[in-house]
Amino acid sequence: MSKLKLSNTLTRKKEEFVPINKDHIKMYVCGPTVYDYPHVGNARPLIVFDVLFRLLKTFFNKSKVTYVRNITDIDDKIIEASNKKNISINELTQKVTKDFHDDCNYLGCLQPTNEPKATEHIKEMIDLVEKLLKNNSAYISNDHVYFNVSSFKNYGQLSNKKVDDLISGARVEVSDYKKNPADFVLWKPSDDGEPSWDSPFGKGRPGWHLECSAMSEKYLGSHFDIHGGGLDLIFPHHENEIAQSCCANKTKYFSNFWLHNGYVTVTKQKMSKSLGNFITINELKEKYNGQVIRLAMLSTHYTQPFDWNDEILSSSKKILDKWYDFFDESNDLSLSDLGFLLDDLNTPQMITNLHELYNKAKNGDKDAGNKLSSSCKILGLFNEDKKSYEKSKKLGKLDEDEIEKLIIKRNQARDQKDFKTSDEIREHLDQNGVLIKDTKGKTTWEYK
RNA sequence: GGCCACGUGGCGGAAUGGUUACGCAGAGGAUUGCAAAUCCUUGUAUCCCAGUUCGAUUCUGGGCGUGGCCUCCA
Repeated sequence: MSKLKLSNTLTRKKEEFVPINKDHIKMYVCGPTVYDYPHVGNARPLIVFDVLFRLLKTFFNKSKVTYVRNITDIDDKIIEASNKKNISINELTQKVTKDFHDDCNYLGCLQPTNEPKATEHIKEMIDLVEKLLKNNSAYISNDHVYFNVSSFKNYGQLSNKKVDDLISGARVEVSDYKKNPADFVLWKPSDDGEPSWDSPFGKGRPGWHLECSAMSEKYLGSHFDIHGGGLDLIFPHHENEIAQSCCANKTKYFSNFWLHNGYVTVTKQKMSKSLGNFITINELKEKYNGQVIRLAMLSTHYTQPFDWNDEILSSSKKILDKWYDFFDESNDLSLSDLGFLLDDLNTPQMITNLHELYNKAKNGDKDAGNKLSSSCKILGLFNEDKKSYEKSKKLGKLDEDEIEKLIIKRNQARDQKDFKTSDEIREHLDQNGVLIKDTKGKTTWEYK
């Protein structure tokens, strides 16, 4: 059997993926902080790790893969946003969580096995802090609990940083309460009106990195196979997760593989909230089927930057339109369709292969057609049938009766050689997103 | 300042020590009342300079350029 290889940030190498237990593969991916509409940059890890999830399920076995993706519903940003928008935190997080789920759905992502919320795991976080305090990896100072970075000798391994460099860089938050500037908060007191929970270290709320350590342990145990997320989470978030988990459990290993997707960029610059150069996933729904976004993103290798532009989208749309001629309901994923995905999710090459299959299928090769369809499915494409796909393109354009009427009118004009009228009608339809095709004496149409 | 990634045609994009895939766009043709769709044909690229080699886009070194992380970020 072929091997699965993945790029591991921890070793900075492409390595063969060997699960800890081949009967139970465990993957954790950092989910959203629900304070605002997800943007296109957020879509990338959703799509990338969704493909990995599908791949693992096919390569190993459907039932043997557990995929956990958290929802961060308590965080300073959430408090800020709720104040700014003047709505309660609950209202905000519920609304954004719903938006997020709609977006996942739109992008054709499978549901993770578990989707734990931070606020529902405060007890686990408190337990974790207590363990860290007991192990001398944490200390209390001025009502805060800090993680003691010097207690973890591997600190910096993932991000390839030296603690000394961090300090001399002086870009860490300086605080008199910290023993070491690189130490970070595990628990902090809340001001009046801010959400808080009782704990042995006082009323307050968890620090940023704690939840992922607590929730991954609860659902996957202290040692699991894959941890994923965006490139920007490597430091400090993932570095701190490793430190917390390894020190709390006195373990050597946390996640064996660390996978990080590249950024979505806009004119080569990282798409981000702070730069303001972002597009929300939601605003794409008017214009594109979610599969178009998916195909576009998968046309670049997941470790590379993906530069967002209209050309890729329109190109992806055309490709998908063509491929959909070979949509087949009955196809299921199979090992033989994995192909280039096994080589570190080489989706661009996989897509090239699909172009070849398409060309063969078009010339009457039925096997190629079936294979095209099943291969699309493992990429998470073809998640709706042809009819539904075509319908999704309508998006507020002319309705069918009206189109049929205009076509009849046009053909009457053509019969009378009144080409001026017929061309006007065609033009009118075209401007309203309807494409006319006169093939074999018959007129057909489709939404553009 | 420390660390990291990347540089292939108009765009996207793999791959490879030996004529640079493939898709989109473009051009020409067939077809069409005109189009569309389809079919056929087709132009265009490995950042620069050294080194290794019979041969480098690929390996090594240097340079230039772009972007990122080091603070919240997917």
